[in-house]
Amino acid sequence: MNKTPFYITTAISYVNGVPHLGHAYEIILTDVMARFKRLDNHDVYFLTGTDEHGEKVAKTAEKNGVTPKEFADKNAATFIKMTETLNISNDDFIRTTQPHHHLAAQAMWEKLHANGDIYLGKYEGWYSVREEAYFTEDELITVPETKERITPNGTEAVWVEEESYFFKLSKYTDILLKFYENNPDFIQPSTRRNEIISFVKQGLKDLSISRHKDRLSWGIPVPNDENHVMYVWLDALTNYLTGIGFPDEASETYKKYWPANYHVIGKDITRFHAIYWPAFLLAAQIETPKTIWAHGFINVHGQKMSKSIGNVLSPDGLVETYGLDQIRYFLMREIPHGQDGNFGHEQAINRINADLANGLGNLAQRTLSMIYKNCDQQIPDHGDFTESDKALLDNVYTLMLKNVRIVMNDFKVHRALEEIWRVVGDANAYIDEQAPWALRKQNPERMKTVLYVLSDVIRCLAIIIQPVVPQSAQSMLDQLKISADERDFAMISSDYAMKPGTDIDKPQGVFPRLTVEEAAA
RNA sequence: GGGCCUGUAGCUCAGUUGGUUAGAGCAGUCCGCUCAUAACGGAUUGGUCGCUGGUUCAAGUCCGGCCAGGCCUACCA
Repeated sequence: MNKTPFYITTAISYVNGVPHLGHAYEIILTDVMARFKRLDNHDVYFLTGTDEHGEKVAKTAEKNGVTPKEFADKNAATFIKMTETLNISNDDFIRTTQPHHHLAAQAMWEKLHANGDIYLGKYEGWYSVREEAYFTEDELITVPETKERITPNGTEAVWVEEESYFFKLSKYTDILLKFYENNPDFIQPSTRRNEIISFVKQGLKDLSISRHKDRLSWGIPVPNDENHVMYVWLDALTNYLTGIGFPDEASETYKKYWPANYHVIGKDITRFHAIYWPAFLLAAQIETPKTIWAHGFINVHGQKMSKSIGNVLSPDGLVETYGLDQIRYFLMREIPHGQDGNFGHEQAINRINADLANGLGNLAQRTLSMIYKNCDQQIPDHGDFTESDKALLDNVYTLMLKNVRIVMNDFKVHRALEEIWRVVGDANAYIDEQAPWALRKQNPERMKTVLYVLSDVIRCLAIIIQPVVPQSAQSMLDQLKISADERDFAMISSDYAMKPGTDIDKPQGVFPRLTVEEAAA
C-alpha cells in the first residue's frame, strides 16, 4: 500500500529557559496531527528539537559559570524529557549543536552565497547596553539638552557599527508578495497571513545574518570567514532541512519528505517563518514548505503566563495533577484553532469529567461491564440489526471519520473532538433507548445484539481518539482484544467489526473521575 | 498614527457562497432510568447574534460608522 509522505515539525525550543505549558501545547498539537496522519495512511515524519546558539544562551551560561555547551546540554535535556512525559511520537529530536546540523547550516549559507544574496556590510543602529537590544530611530526619545537618545524604558542608547554579513532580503519583497498570492495556504490562520502581508508591503530591509566573533562566538562558523558566526535565524530555520538529511539532497528521507506539510509554530515567531524562511529557500532554490501554522497562546486563569505573576505552569505539574491524556484532551478540546485560549482549574476539571469520565469512559465501562457479567465474559454474538442499530453503526463507520477528516484538514482539532463526542452522546442515548438491562430478562438475544453493537461503536471510538489520548485509547483497544495491526482508521468499518466469542477481561475504567480536592491541588 | 482580528445563551464554541421559528456541549431546573466512574437519557429555562445606520423581497451572515478586547508595525528568540 502506497502511503502519502507527510512531514510535520514544531518550532525548535530555545534552551535559554525550560519547558512550560506553551511548549507543551505546541508539541501536543503537532503530535496529534502526526498521529492522526499516521493512522490515516500517511508515511509521517515528525521533527522537534532545540535551538541552542545565540547571545542569550551564551550570556546565561556565563552567569551560571558554565560553558554554553554545558548549559545547552542541561536545558535541552529538559525538553527531551518533556517529549517523553507528554508521550510525543516525534521521529527525531534535533539539536542545533549537532555536527550534522552545522554542516547543513553552512551548506545553506553557501547556497545563498552562490545565488549572490550574501554580502559583507555594516550593521549599525542604536543599541542599549543595559537592555541588550537595538532600537529604531523612531522608538527613541532625544533629550533636547544633551542630544542623548533614550529608550522607552529610560536607558541610554548608543550608535554602534559592526561588520556583518547581510542577506539581500529587500530583493525578495515583491517576490514574496507574489508567493503569498500564489500560495494562499502558506500562512495560516488568515489573520496571521494578513499581518505578514501588510508587513512585507512596507518593504523589507536586508537582514543581518552574522555576528562578529568578538561579540558572539556561540554559533555556527560562517564558511570561509573565521571572524563570524551565523546569526541564529538562518541557523535555526535550517533545522527543518537538517532533520531529514540535508545537505544530502539525494537522501531517501529528504527526497521523500521535503517540502514539509506543516511547520507548527507560535504566533510570535510568524515573521521569521513566513518571511525569512521562504526567502532563504527561494534564494537557495529549494522548495518552500506547504503551510506555516501559527497557533495562539494560552492564558492561565485569564492572565498571560509570566514569571513575575508566577503563574507559569510546567508540563510535569499538569500531568501530575490531571493525568497525561486528560491534559492532552483538555488542551486539544478547549483551545480553538489558531486562537488564544485559557487554562483554568475548574474549566479543566469540568471538561475532563464531563467528556472523558462521564462521557466516553463511562460509556465503555457500562458496556463492557454488562458484557462481562451477562455474556460469559466474551463478546456476544448478534442477531439481525434493527434500524436503530444500523443508524448508529452507519454513523460511526462513515459519517464520523468523514467529518473528522474535513475539520482536521483545517487543523481544527477542537472541532474534530466535537464530532467524535457527538457519537459518544448518540451511543449513550442508544443504551438508554435499548435498555439492555431490561432486555436481560425479557429478551436476552436482543440484549446481546445491543451490547455487540455498542462494543463495536466503542472499538471505532477508541481507534479514532488515539491521536489525542493514545494511552487511554490503547487501554480500551486492549480491553476489546483488538490486535495492534487493526487499529488504523481503515479499520473503522464493518469489515473489521468485533469478533463474537472473543474473551474479555474484567473491564477497568480508563478515565477516572477527578475529585474537587485534585482541582484544588 | 497605520494595519489586522475578535465580540452569538451564565461558560466554551458551531453557524457553509445572505434565505424558513439562531444551534451544540457544559452549568441550572424538572422528569425518567439503574447497566455504569452518584455516571446515563428525556424535557426545559436562557440570546433584540457588541451598538448604530444602510444595501436587499430577505442579514448573525454584505457595506459604512461607533464601542469593547486583543494582535502586528524587523534583527531577544
